[in-house]
Amino acid sequence: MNLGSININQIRQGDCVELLKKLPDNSIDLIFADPPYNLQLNGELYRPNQTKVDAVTDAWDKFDSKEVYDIFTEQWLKECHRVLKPTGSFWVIGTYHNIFRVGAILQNVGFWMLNDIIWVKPNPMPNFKGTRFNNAHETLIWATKSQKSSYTFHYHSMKVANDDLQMRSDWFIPICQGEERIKVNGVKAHSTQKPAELLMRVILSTSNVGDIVLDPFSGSGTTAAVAKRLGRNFIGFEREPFYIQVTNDRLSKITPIDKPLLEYKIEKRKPKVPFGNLIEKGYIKIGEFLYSRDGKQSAQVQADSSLILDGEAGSIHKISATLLKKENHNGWAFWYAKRNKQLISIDTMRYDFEKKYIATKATYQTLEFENSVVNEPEESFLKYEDHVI
Amino acid sequence: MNLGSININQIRQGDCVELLKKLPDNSIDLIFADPPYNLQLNGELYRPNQTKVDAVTDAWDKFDSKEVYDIFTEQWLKECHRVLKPTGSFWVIGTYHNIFRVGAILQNVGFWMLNDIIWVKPNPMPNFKGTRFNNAHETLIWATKSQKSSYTFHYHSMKVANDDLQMRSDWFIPICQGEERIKVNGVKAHSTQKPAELLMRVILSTSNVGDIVLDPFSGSGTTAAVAKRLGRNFIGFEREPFYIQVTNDRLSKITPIDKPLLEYKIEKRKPKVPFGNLIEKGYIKIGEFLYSRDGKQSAQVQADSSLILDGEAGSIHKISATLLKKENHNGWAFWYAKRNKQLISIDTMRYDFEKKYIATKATYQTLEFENSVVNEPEESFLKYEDHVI
DNA sequence: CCACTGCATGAATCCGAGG
DNA sequence: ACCTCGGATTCATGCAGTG
Repeated sequence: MNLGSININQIRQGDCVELLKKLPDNSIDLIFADPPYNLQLNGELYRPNQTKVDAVTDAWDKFDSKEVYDIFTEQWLKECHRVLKPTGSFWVIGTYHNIFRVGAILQNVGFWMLNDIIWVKPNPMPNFKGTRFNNAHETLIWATKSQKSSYTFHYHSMKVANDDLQMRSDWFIPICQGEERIKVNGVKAHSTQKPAELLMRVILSTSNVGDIVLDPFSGSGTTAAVAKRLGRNFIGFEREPFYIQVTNDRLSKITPIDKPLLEYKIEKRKPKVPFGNLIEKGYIKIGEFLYSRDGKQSAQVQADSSLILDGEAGSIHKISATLLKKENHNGWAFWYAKRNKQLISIDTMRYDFEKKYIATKATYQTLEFENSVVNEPEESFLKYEDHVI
Repeated sequence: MNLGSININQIRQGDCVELLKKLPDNSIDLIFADPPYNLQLNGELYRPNQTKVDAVTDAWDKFDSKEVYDIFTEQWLKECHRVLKPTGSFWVIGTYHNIFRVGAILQNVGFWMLNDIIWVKPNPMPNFKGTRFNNAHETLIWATKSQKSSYTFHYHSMKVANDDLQMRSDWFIPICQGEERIKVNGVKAHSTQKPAELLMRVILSTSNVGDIVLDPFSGSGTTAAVAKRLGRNFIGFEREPFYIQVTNDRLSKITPIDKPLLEYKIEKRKPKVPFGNLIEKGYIKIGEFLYSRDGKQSAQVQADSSLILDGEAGSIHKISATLLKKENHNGWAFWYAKRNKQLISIDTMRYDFEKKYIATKATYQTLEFENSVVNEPEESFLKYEDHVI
């Protein structure tokens, strides 16, 4: 399997810009980039106008290192932007030394930022001289190809992972050390090996099984390793043969997790019960009136599941929007039915209905979730029994 | 008191770039800048309960394009750079919408970044639509005028404030709400009032009593208010007369904290006990031998506090450097004394000595919290009692 | 005075499938 | 690409009101 002349699920040796140029437009689902902070002038550099910079005689003389770094950054960011699918996600990580330049240039190149994420390190290296605040974090940027891009974001999975609270922009992840830290002959193989946990969260949140994940600065191969483990395809670019060898050793020991375990079950919830269904089942009675929360407005339920207000017929959404003088509105959040002299939200009623009569074994374990109906409706509609007009 | 045509301890109405130009070169000790973020909000946003989010729609946050924003940013940053003293500190705050551009430009203008600081909000506004990670932080940048600048940093005070651990680059501070949030006729006076706690930390860590603190985007006046409270002088620039009025009301209610309470006592610790002092007090005995960590090397203590090794006399530092074949070395980290057949670092012995017998009531005054209680020295020199050769 | 509930609100680049 | 329209979506905190 390959993209152009680049094989999939391999780490390719070479200069990242040159290799990026071999990839077709709009071919990559997810890019994770951990660019060097200190630029080494090994490759060739081009100015934004495509004139070549002589790295030795020109760049060092006429540009300061900041400008050379900007040119380099723009080159690889432009290529990443080109190869990213319109629905793809782009991630980059850095520290204050480079992330502001990278962030500004990626905006200039057309990327649209969705979040900056702070990787908070519980165990950073201290500031030994006591001259600054202990630099205890790194910054990631998550961006799409353009402002209008639609993108993959497994919101509910992230929320479940965070104990049912939405995942925040601050991620507490220890630095890579101990067992996880790859060593060759007792010395660490790579100076900036990223923790797998960080890549897990990036890849799980913004890509799907089978996607192609590219890391243009592959390094110790954490991106490839995690991608493989999570059932994604990967492409890595790396200049140093030694790091490629380290990565290949690493990859050889990884078995992908079984596909069924990788499914985003929590995201695939059934569509909720439509309004008409509540009428069919007798939860809502044809002819009864629904009320606004304050009870001051009402509309009558028709046999075709529409509401009638002042002679105008429409969906629960449409009529609520009319009353609120808005373009659109979610009727489920607007209408209440009168039960036992109390107003009960039709959304609550629907939730109750779902809970009782639809199989809700929508847990991690059950793969049969999709269509299984476990309980026949046996109870009568006791709670809403008096739904007579 | 004034700087050029700008009065000190006043908020001045007008455009910040024009007003900055009135300030002399190298005249400001600390700048805290909270520029417009250039949020680019589209429609209206509703919470799930259908209430409308009161967004930042102020005219001052609107820019025609990011190019216009960049030009504006470069203008005020250049002026800030000019007016900052060579020993001064520059701070700026922003979110992912603008901070990368600001950060890159401030580097271009010549500032030298020391840290980026993450203001982590325990209570941010959620992401209501479940479309992104909850943006739960803002970013501050701390920079000096140039790479070679010396600067004020109250490292020890920050450390004490952080329970004797180095202050980190992630600051957990709640957003400004409740009592602290200034309201006029029941509505918030300013859409982006910063918490005083944030400014306290900035001002306490990187300025001194009597310094001049400038906020070119004064807004609700938090910088001026905290500066006044902490015994600093302030200058504020603000375009909107309404905000100036709010600030003046605010300032009128603030009394500076008493000077003695503001002193950086923890920074002014006595110089550590010199080696000779340990000899005088009998901790180290004249004539005994000190040893390298592995015990393989040793030198003898002389009456004049020097060590003798192979006939050569020198300080603990000099002799350790000789042994390590280095130009300089910290002898405190090299030498061990034999006590109870164990080797004990002379630095540990010194630390113990300091802790017990030097009055260190110079604890950190946290301004808002109780003074920590200092225990009187009660134990005797039991631990090193047997320091006989 | 305390306990509890309900409600308001904060720098927000905040929908997406299907026609 | 544009338009329509169904319907999915929130956390911590402070304060007012009530019992």
